[in-house]
Amino acid sequence: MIAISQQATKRVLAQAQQQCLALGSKLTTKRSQVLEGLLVAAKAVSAYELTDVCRDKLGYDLLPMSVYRILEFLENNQLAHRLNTSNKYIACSHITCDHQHQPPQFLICKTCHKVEEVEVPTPIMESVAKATRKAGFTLASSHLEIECYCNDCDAPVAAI
Amino acid sequence: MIAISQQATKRVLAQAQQQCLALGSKLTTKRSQVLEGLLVAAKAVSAYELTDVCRDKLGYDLLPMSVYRILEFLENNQLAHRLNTSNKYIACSHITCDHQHQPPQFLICKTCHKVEEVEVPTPIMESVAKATRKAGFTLASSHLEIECYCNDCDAPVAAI
DNA sequence: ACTATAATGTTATAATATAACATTTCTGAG
DNA sequence: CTCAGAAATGTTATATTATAACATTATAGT
Repeated sequence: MIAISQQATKRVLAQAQQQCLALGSKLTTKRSQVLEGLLVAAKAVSAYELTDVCRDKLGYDLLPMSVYRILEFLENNQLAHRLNTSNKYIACSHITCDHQHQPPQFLICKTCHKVEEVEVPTPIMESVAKATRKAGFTLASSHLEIECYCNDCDAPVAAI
Repeated sequence: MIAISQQATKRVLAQAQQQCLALGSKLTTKRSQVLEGLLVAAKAVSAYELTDVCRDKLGYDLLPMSVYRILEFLENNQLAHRLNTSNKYIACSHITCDHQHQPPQFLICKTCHKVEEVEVPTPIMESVAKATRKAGFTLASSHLEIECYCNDCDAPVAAI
């Protein structure tokens, strides 16, 4: 979730193109614009904030309704994630990787909304899954959102 | 999160009263009504749904604005929890316990919104906290929301 | 070129949440 | 007791997030 160079952006978008094709779908112009907006934002943004970023920073004219639709598409194609905890969206940080990943876990700064996409060690997630089954539930996904403070935003004294 | 008898409700409300006093605040009539609504709902509900429950099942006349305010109060007094994942609220399932609890983890059924408040073993949460620190973040709380399917709502085939 | 499907445009509205200020109720000092 | 300040609640307006429903345009396969 760091600011990204224009060159790097192009590379990610090209890779995203490929990834879509592999999944039998297409990264159209508009979809590419929304993904570019997410990359430029470089943090978790709401659909409406993303609309603003696309307009103000990139000159793309998109309506929120379209942005929502396209975000859903990007999610289905593993190019973006929806953070349920904050009703915001981020670009997947693994678009340019060529290997498969574990379901992501997100460290989300409550203050600045910076997001780090990490992989919690598998054995830990196994334990969580086990505790879940014991309680009579089945994990819907191992996508986990963890509320944090990043090192740039000092944790309030009250925080644990 | 199981339907609760009238008698049990009274007992919980009385205990909540005490708990508030201990924290230097008061469980007023309205606040008690909202908490009773949560207990009667017996699942995660939105503030507006809770307003309906209070009116339709209990005959209490509350405006959504008041419900929001009171939910915030209940949260601060550890009588209710806000589930960020679904923008819904539940009564704390430990009101009648007399011992201190770990920060809660929630198993949330994506289908029926039933919620189980569990305690993930401390060592596991320790590991999560450690992974967090390693990534340069500080856990804001160990309150964790885990999306599941409960045994009554079969998981879709697609789910892991 | 024609048709089915996919994508996008457009308008309206639902659902969730907060701001701002008025009024009422409670509480404690005198 | 009473009245001033604080706490709680009432009230209205509006911000924010999200979806529904249907129209139009673009694309791809025959």
